[in-house]
Amino acid sequence: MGGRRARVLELAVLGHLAGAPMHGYELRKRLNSELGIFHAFSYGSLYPCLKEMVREGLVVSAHCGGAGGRRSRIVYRLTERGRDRLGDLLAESTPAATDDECFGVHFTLFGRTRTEVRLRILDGRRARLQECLAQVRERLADPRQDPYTVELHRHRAEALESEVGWLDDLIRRERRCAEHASTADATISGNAPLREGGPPPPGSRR
Amino acid sequence: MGGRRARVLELAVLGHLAGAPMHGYELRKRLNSELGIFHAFSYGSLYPCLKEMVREGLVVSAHCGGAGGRRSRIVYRLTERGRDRLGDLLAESTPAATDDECFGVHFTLFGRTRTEVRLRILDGRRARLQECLAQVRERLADPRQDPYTVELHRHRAEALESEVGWLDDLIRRERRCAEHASTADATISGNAPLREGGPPPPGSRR
DNA sequence: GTTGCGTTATATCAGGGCGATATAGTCATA
DNA sequence: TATGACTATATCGCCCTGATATAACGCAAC
Repeated sequence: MGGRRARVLELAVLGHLAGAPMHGYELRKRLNSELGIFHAFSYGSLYPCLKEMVREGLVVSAHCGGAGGRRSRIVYRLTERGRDRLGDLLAESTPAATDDECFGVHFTLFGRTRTEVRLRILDGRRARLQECLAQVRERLADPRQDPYTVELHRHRAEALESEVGWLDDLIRRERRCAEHASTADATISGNAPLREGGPPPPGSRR
Repeated sequence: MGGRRARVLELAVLGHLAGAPMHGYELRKRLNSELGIFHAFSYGSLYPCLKEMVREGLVVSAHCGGAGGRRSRIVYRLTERGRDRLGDLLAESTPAATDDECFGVHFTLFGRTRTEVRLRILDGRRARLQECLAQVRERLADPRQDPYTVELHRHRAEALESEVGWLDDLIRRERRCAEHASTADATISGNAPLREGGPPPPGSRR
């Protein structure tokens, strides 16, 4: 449980349970749906993680004998301590949020964070990608590589550039929102740069 | 060693040693440089893999006492059996080549394959991505998701579309090359759709 | 009505990869 | 001659994945 990855799973679980109590199977489904595409957390890590979290007092479990014919489940609910931990993890969250998976988890929880935290994570991710990009470009410059490898790197560079651009847009929006909130009184809906329900703003890339 | 991932590492090692004999450290550097960006095979899997391959008779090791001041290394060289195995792995290579990592390894070895094999792998990869894309779009259509999650999926969809486009270009080139080779006598440089040294063709995406 | 199958739901385990660490020789530089 | 940086091999613990077991339920077929 002490691993780096486990922390991310813990964060994801806390984040989901903050919305509503849930049982393991449901939790896993949502996790897959949000993050996974192809590659999500497996039961082999989820169930042990939940048990550990019970042991730590972050969540409490309740056997829920199946009302209405369903089989019995174990429903997990966040404790006060768990809610505190979630707050802490969301507030720190600098060094962890660099790699793909961690970033994804943090990003899906942006709705629960403040602008300052979001900007920190977005900046960190951007720096990381730029680092990757520098490496790829360096390799592209190397003349003695076979053409397929070069083509692979060329495409990777494009993908990285595209994601950097995406991050730039997001960062710009977050900053604009931050300024807005500090200079003038925040309007009712003026606090979140991304709003519920509506289509993505037209200014976004492509 | 029997795992799926190990097979990929084996393939990568075979592919590199087919070019020239090498020691573990150098092998790892090249592996990182070609695939990794951030996230390559670790020594913890490479060295055991090499030992296993010696046991299987795919490679032979030779202690190379450091001439010219360098410390002694263990240089690995491909055997006939190893070369056969490489040929087999390159020829099969349908179901393995779908996920990111496997695809990367196979792609960097395209220079050693025939057009038919390349097309099979590219098509497989494309199908896989399209499957992902369908899932992402399905989730995008779901109205009760928070805006940040939607934004994440939107970007993922873009990235997937972009990669599909890239694959389409590659597939088109490979097909053109295949037709060319079958209808007319292949010219000296007409056999490979991607040529040594030159800049990427202008028609490529973006 | 019972057979079989797909889904929901929890649990566990073997196998293996990753990151860390140990060891040690070489080289620069200060 | 110490210090750090790089080359080079090796091993180990942690934990994650994928597979499998178990079981209860719904539903369709026949």
